[in-house]
Amino acid sequence: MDRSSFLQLPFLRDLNETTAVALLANVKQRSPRKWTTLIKEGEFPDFLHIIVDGFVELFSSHNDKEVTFEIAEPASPLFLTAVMCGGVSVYSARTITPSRILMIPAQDVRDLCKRDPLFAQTIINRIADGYNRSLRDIKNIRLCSNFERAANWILQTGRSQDNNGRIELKFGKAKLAALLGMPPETLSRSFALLREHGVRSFGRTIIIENMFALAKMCHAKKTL
Amino acid sequence: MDRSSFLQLPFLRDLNETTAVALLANVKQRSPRKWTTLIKEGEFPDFLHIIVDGFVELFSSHNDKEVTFEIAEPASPLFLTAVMCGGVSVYSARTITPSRILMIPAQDVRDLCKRDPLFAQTIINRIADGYNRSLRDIKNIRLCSNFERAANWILQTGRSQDNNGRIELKFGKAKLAALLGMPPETLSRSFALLREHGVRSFGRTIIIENMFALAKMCHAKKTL
DNA sequence: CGCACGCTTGATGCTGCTCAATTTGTGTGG
DNA sequence: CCACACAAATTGAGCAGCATCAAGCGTGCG
Repeated sequence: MDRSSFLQLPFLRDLNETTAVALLANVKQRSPRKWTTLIKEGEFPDFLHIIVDGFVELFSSHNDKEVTFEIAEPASPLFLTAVMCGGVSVYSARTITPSRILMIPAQDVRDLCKRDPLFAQTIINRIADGYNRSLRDIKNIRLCSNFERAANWILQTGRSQDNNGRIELKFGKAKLAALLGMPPETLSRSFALLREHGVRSFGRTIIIENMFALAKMCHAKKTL
Repeated sequence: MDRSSFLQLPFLRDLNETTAVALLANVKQRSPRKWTTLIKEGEFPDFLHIIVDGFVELFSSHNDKEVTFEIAEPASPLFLTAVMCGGVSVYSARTITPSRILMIPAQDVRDLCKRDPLFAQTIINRIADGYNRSLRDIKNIRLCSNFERAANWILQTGRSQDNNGRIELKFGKAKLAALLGMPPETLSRSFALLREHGVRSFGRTIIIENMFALAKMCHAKKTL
């Protein structure tokens, strides 16, 4: 994969070309295999990472327990706030699939941000996105039952991946459970209940037989 | 209160003087009484608000239930991300004490951010702070019991307000409960249990008789 | 004096976590 | 291609935390 195709990545695509080229001046690339830890919470990231391919779990540990904040997808920048503030990462990151990742020296990002107000705005937008997402997560945790969170996730994912109500999981159900903040057993039970609402799952494929009914059920309960 | 004293506020203090003066060019001021709603979630804030005096609850509602994200203190900027991204506020805001608030036109903030890289950096730092705080909250919700969250809040607040282990609540216990994400009854029960660990409370005063013991207890359980 | 509000305490039921036992699925080597 | 081993997913039983409903106090204010 070469420079020109990097410029197609959403994060870089939004920048004007000279900015993007400047960012890529000292870019490195790595292709970590599954279960590679990219960084541990409390460490300083030397590079802004951008996922080209694969999925990366962002999580935090305490007393042998883990909390999963997010499963980052291709095109997501990682450690953006830590890089921009010159601080440590507040989460650990590990690949949960084989991945390909761009690495841009932290100093380059900071320098460019200082010189290019448009880039600064892009960065602000990205950080704000993450912030808003985490606030939405808090609201979800507080107001929705496990079952409702699972139902909503399936509904929303089924809508965005518009394969006609068919979802292909990119990772195991256990990771989905972690993302939704519950143990695998509980997610499994939720799936069992959802079967009565027209949701079947075969391995990593989930099929929503009646999207409209599911939407109505979610709304009747509590949709955010 | 006049201009020169505004410049002492932490948010403005970090800026160089010309920047701060520019920000204050079109500043307005209001002094809402208790229980005034400043904005409702989904609305566009026309002004960046900065609390001079008083406390403001940031919350979100759904189906007659509320989630409190934060109780903002004097010097906190409100709606910063919405203003910078030109989007809507994702939370509602209401005063929970009589307050005094500065209002800076949103467009002024955006313009200045574009012209002044240092100001842009300050904004990034602020948004990142909020982001990190919300991630810490998620971790707390997921890993700590209600009792533990209450104990940790008292410990940390007792340390920062270093009145020698004496805490003066600026609002009722019910709001503290909301901030910690539990009903008032549960907070009350937590206080009852904490009495056995040397924490007394009289009205809005909380006294930690043995800070060290409390810290040890928190650590034995799970401190974040 | 009495009403309202904030806080506490008690009793009850539900949600969801934990532990444990199967069952299903997957990949490997004979 | 089958047999086996291992991991992933499901199902069941029991229990703890916590929300909810409801009642009892104390304090302040009209």
